Amino acid sequence: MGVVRKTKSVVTVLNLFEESDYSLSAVRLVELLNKKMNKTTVYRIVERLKDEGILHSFAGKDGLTWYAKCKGCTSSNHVDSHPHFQCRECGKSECLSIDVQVPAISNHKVDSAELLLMGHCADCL
Amino acid sequence: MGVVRKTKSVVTVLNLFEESDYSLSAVRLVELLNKKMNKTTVYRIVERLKDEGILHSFAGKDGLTWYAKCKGCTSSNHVDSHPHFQCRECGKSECLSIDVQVPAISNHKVDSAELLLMGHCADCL
DNA sequence: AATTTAATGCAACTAAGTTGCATAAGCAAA
DNA sequence: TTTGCTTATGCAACTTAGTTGCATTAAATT
Repeated sequence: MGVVRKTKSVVTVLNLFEESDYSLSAVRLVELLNKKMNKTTVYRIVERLKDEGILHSFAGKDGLTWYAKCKGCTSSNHVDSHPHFQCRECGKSECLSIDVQVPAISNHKVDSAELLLMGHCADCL
Repeated sequence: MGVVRKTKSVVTVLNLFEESDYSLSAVRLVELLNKKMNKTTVYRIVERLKDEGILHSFAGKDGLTWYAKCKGCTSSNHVDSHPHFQCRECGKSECLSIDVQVPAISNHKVDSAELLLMGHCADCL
């Protein structure tokens, strides 16, 4: 597990997440950054930032991978109950700061939960 | 929206879901049925059964689409709070019969929720 | 049995994400 | 500030999930 270097590309990606309140899909990131860096680079950066606990990812309803800033996560200690909201209309996804209590299941070890809410966002109502 | 015919292929797919307690990913279905029918057919059947309210689908952590039998769903009335469990070890996914209360969010219209629990299943513990 | 309409197979395609490898750029120590 | 090591990037080619168009086949209905 390598050290993350603060390259121009890494800074560019981080800035995008600073600017945005929303989560971003890998596809959207590639689209936004296609003038500035290679698609492979985008995928690799975002995976690296995930390993570092700076971003977290989740699968949207469409199966696409979405990334968002972690609030209060480090690489060693991950807060895993991340509720997300995705708009059926525009597809945009947001991080919610609601706490989700993870139900226990017999004979299973549950170590994280992903709650994805679907509906219509403020813009699309 | 056409009528669903009880073709040999449809019956075969339904039997698979009868036999299994677990959900099945589209990929796994294609794999299991590759001797009996075409990959395209699998995808189309499973979509049709979803429209009919016989199956429901959700995105696993890996982004793959999973299908499972609906309990108490019809095409007109869908019970949308479906918690699922996916094993990090073997990847298998199960339907849970726990009720999930969907949190409300201001300025948003939430119409369904997907709760995906991750961890280790009975077999992999 | 004839007819209609939905279902299937096939091949070609799209799109997300990955891999290997050569080159470039960070970073630390001298 | 240069040297040298290691990580990061670009590029092209690849893999894999899922889709589409179209000709053919098989349900269902009469």
